[in-house]
Amino acid sequence: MTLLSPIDGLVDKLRDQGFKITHPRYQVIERVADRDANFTAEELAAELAPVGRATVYRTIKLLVDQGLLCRVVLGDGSICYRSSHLAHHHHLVCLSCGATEDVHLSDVEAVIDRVRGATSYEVVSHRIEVYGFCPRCKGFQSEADITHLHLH
Amino acid sequence: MTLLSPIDGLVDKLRDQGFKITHPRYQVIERVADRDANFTAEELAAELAPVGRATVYRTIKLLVDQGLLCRVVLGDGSICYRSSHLAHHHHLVCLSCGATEDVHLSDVEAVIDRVRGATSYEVVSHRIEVYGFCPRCKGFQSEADITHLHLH
DNA sequence: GCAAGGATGAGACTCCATCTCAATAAGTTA
DNA sequence: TAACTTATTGAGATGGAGTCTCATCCTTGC
Ligand SMILES: [Mn+2]
Ligand SMILES: [Mn+2]
Ligand SMILES: [Zn+2]
Ligand SMILES: [Zn+2]
Repeated sequence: MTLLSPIDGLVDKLRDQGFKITHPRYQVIERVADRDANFTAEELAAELAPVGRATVYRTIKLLVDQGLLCRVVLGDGSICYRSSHLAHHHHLVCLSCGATEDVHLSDVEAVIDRVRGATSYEVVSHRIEVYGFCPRCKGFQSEADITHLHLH
Repeated sequence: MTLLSPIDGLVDKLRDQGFKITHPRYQVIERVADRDANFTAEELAAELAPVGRATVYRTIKLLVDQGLLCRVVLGDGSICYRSSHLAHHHHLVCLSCGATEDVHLSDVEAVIDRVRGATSYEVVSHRIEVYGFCPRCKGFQSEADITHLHLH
């Protein structure tokens, strides 16, 4: 009897959509599926060494589209990724070390709906990142770190 | 009697902080202060032609720090700038053309406060961009545009 | 098996941003 | 005004992230 890994579902879903499950692609999925820490595309490419950089970038994009990964915008604007739990959520990001937690911002939908009612734009999505200092970095921030924050 | 332009306040503030008001720097401020449309660093550098690119980038950073400009993250992750009205606000960004409106998200602070109470992070800031299609782009979006949105 | 078409990857390339460092200009002091 | 101190400038190099090309390879369905 085969043990059904959480990856299998995704693999089937991809095949259904006409994507081929190649070895390099599978390696990327494997490495990424169960991570709890953030990682950059470049880090992942380095880890997966013999797999081509282009393939890693292409696969990350694919996995973001498929909802397995989500992009995180760090305080300095740089990008990293983390495995997604699929339900809509947002990010709490450490300005110092980049450590990230998923947060559910209750009632955000209500806030967004109010925008929807007040604008002529057709609102389809939003991005929220909450920034701060994680327990480990708390107390080490300098004045400068904080006074340089104009994120909106 | 001298007419007090809105730029003068900033110039004084900068001088107070020990920054020198050089000609190139002043030119950047002038070009940027009253804009209503978004612009990229590269566009600004091109417009200000003889002013060095490095100087334009440095000055933009300075003005973001000083609160005269704010960074906008477009749907594709690229960056542009717009003059800021200083009060805390967020952005409503067109996924198609990048047109941006400032929006005040009422009650966001309450939502953020709830995060503050529920995490061990020290929350200091946040970034919110609401994405959609502006009146002019509405109706032109393809399925693809929308299904590729995993912004959180 | 085989064929068809998607996927790969080395390397070139683009874009954005920052760095270096010698030359220059702003502000200060006398 | 002249000298002085120091921040600023800018040409060009450099770095980093991501994309593109295209000949070759692999997966899948038949
Ligand atoms: Mn996430
Ligand atoms: Mn703004
Ligand atoms: Zn941290
Ligand atoms: Zn638009």
